[in-house]
Amino acid sequence: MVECKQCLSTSEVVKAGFLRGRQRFYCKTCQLHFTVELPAALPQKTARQTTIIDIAKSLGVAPSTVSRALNGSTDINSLTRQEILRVANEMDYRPNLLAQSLHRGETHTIGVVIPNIERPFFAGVLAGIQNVATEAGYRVMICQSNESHSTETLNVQALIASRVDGLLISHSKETTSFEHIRLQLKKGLPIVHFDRVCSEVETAKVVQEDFEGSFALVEHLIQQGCRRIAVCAGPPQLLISQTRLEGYKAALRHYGLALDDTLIYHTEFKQSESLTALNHWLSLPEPPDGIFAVHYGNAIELLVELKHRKIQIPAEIAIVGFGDELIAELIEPSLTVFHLFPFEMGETAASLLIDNIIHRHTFSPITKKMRGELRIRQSSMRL
Amino acid sequence: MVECKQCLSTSEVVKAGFLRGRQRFYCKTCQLHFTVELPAALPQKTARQTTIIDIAKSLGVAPSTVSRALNGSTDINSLTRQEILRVANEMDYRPNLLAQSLHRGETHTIGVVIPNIERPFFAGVLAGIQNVATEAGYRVMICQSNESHSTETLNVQALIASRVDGLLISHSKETTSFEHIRLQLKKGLPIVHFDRVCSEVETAKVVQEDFEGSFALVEHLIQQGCRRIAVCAGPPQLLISQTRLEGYKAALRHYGLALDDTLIYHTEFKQSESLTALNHWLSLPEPPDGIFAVHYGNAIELLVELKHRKIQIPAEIAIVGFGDELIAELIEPSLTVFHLFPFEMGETAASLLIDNIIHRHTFSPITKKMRGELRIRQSSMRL
DNA sequence: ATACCTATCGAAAACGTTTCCGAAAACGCT
DNA sequence: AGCGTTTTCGGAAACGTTTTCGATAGGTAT
Repeated sequence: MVECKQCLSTSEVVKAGFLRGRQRFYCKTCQLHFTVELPAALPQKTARQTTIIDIAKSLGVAPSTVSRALNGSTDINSLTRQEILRVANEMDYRPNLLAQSLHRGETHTIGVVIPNIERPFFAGVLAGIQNVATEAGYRVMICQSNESHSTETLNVQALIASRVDGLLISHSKETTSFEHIRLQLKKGLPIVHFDRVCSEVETAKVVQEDFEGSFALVEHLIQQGCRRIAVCAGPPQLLISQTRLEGYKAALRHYGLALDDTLIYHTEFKQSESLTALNHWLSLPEPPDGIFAVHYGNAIELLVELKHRKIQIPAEIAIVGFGDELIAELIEPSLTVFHLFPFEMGETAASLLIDNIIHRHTFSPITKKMRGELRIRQSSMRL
Repeated sequence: MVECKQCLSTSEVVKAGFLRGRQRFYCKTCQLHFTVELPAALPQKTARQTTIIDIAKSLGVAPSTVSRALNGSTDINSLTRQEILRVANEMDYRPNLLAQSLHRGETHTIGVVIPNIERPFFAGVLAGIQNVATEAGYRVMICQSNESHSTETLNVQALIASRVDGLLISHSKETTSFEHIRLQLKKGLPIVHFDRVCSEVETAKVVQEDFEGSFALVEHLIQQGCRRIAVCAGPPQLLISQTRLEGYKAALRHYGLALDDTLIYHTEFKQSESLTALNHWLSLPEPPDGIFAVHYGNAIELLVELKHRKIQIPAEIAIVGFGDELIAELIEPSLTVFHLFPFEMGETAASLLIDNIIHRHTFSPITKKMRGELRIRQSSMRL
């Protein structure tokens, strides 16, 4: 009935169960188990990218020779190389970066985690990152945390799974635990924080002049005659929120103004929160005569609402904000801001990281501070 | 002097040149060439991510068993699996996606090529893409062409080298040849065009209501009493520019207005070009009483400049634009626009692509058109 | 010729997975 | 016991590179 694969006899072959749907046999003389193969489904060739092996076969040389030709090794005859390069070009050969990376143990890719790609600030940072990364031969993989801690952790894990050579991260506003960062740091992954940094982990960092900018804005309000300055602060758990609030307090202290807790309102970077803040402030026995919004979006929102309520800006209430976009200049009255340079921040962070990747051993976790710029516009010019 | 590696005799060994810096020998009896090995530099263990092999060794099982445990195969004892999962978790195992992808022949990554990540429209599209991609278990790799054709070609090649499973692309304004796309399409790579599409290649496409939107905007201007409507058109080589211009012309024709070539001005999406256009129009014997800006940025620029010159909007000149952002609503007068939905466009394009990837065989190159919305604001309300 | 040397190539291992195939042990039934 | 069956595991190949090592053919000096 059935031939043994070894001795080709049929007499000593017995059935021996099923294996993955196929009848299994046992030859008693050979003591050999075997199954009969299914009629092979035809190979179903789908179009592939051409490989080094394809080139090697088509020229009758070894794959190693092709590799040498493509990588500019000297261990190869120049005629052979020419021929190989010609064929490679002809077949539109593109090296498989997966195989290269797997072999080399490095991907030449950096991972970026940001809260939201749609915020112009982060889009600007991304552009800066891409700029220096591309220049240095690195690719960029971007993830959004959507301001969620768990998503941020998943993002980091996904980037680790892709074996990025380094990580650039700006934390979500929810993030108060940094174990996911510390874990990778311990494994030796180069990490650079930017903008929304933390003090709990020893990484290189790129920050804004959060303290100085807030101080300058509030100082400016005071110099314009404001005496009761409210602050629309950010999420209290974010370090940059805290630092900016510190700048606010320091300016008040420096100019001998009292600190009034009823003038401090914390938001979560959400829509229409600032309106609640405004209602609160206007209901006070002594309403503010100046508002400092830690987040640019809140400043615009407040400005629009003040206009809507026919409150004179800056005569009755002056307003200033942190961060800048085209709209701040075009809205009426135009908004006084502490201008940031997101593109440059991205560039700085990326070059720090790439430095960190290349000089893995001799690297110290420095902190760089980006320069900002006080841009005085109509919303605060009372004099 | 030197022992032969095989016969261990020294008498018949002679020098035989140098090989990569090392002295080479030849044993005449054995007919064997060999070199003496250098004192091996110590292994320099740098921290690595844990692999399946690490887990296998620490438990004394085969790598294949670990793989089965991690992938939920039934071919494994549940106690073994538990133990393996425990150790994997303990060692913070993350599968190496490079190795997985190399083996599977697919990366679960889609490549995106856009002109510029800082343009809010594209940032919105990206967010939409990321949204459905993440949902479907795909990663996203983003490249910017910076409006350059050669960079765009390099971008595509880089993504191909990374072996993305599919490609989403919105062309640079320079791109008039599509060989780089056709080449990959011929290799069987799923490709979806969005926004700045082309008609030269047979791919699935997602487009805006370029014709309908332009028609609606111009129709609206006409209904508001405008009779000489200028158009600030885009780069003439872009298909969407052409389509929008067609919409403009069609509306004029439909309402019996003459087409005047002096009222058509082509820009390249650059700063202050629109001012040149404005100067040109205002110097005409019969200046326009309405302006349609194909690109949103130009509309804002023109609006600001008109205000600056104390020209009444919309009384003297009404103005409308294509595309929308927060600023259009907040600027004074607020700008009438044909509102687009970039996020939804990104979602649509991504799900089309992923469909294309999964059902590679049964896929037809359909074109989807995103709905837009005419939003009438002050800049055009003359009645 | 002989001794030594260089230039150029191929074979094979390695990177970390998955999967195919089969072996061995355990199990269930007469 | 004896036979057929199932469960569970290990070995090895494969994905596409790069790199190490060594072999060979053909030099160039003596």
